[in-house]
Amino acid sequence: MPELPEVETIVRDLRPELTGRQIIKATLSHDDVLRDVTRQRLVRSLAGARIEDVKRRAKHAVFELDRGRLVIQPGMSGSFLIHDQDLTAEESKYAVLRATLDDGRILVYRDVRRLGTILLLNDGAWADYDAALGPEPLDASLRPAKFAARLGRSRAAIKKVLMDQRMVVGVGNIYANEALFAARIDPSRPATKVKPEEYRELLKHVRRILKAAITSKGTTLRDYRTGTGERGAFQFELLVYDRAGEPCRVCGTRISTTHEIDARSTFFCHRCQR
DNA sequence: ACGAGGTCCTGCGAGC
DNA sequence: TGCTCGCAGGACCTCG
Repeated sequence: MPELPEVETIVRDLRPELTGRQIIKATLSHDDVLRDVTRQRLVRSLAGARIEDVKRRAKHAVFELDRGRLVIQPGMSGSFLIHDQDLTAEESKYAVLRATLDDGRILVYRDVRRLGTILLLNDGAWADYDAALGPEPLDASLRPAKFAARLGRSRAAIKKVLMDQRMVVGVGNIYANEALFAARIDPSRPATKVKPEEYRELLKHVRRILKAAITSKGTTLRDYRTGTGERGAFQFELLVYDRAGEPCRVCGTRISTTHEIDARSTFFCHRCQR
């Protein structure tokens, strides 16, 4: 679920609530979301930690602590919410991580499918992790030529490459479909065959769409909620995603769908996108 | 070296 | 109604 706009929305909601707060106690309901950290170490490290800032990197929410970083990648169904009081049975069902704050509220990471991951990284480990991720698409220092050079090296389908977090971060299945439609590029085209001017257009539309989605607080298809529990609204602005068989907003041709690219659902207009 | 495909997990809707 | 199947916004791993 959460791609860049969704995680950005969550982080913007959480930051003012959490900055400066201290975690009194933390509990974890399932170990299978942990990566390179044991439950015992996570829980012990969080107890007493002060939250200095909350940031986003790629599709990760990064909680900067006075003792390292709690990094959560919400996967397909992860969400965050700050509760004022103890959780009801219903709210507890998918609560994976709970952190009780010094003001009595409880920060909860909820994840129905638990495909998300939780990491606890010191400065060195974070530097390595960060370095393995591609550039931020909204960072102005990512020039079109660099974008084209990075992606254009792969013979894989442009859609798969655009979603590869080592190439450029933050773009998932929804926004890859939307950006390729806007840039009029066939998602199955090998990235090596996409021309420099097309990469320029693609980057322009990736940026435009991600920014518009942030303005709309993300896309809620099912699980995604903002950091205050609201639904996003960008699902009403999607032009191709989940519109198989419906008319193209540009030319009226029926939108096509396939699973041939990386086994992910792809939506496109075979007339507009070449 | 790279691409294809399976894997992790639960819920939901479609179809029988 | 109740069951099975396929699919879901992500990313990792192994195999050939």
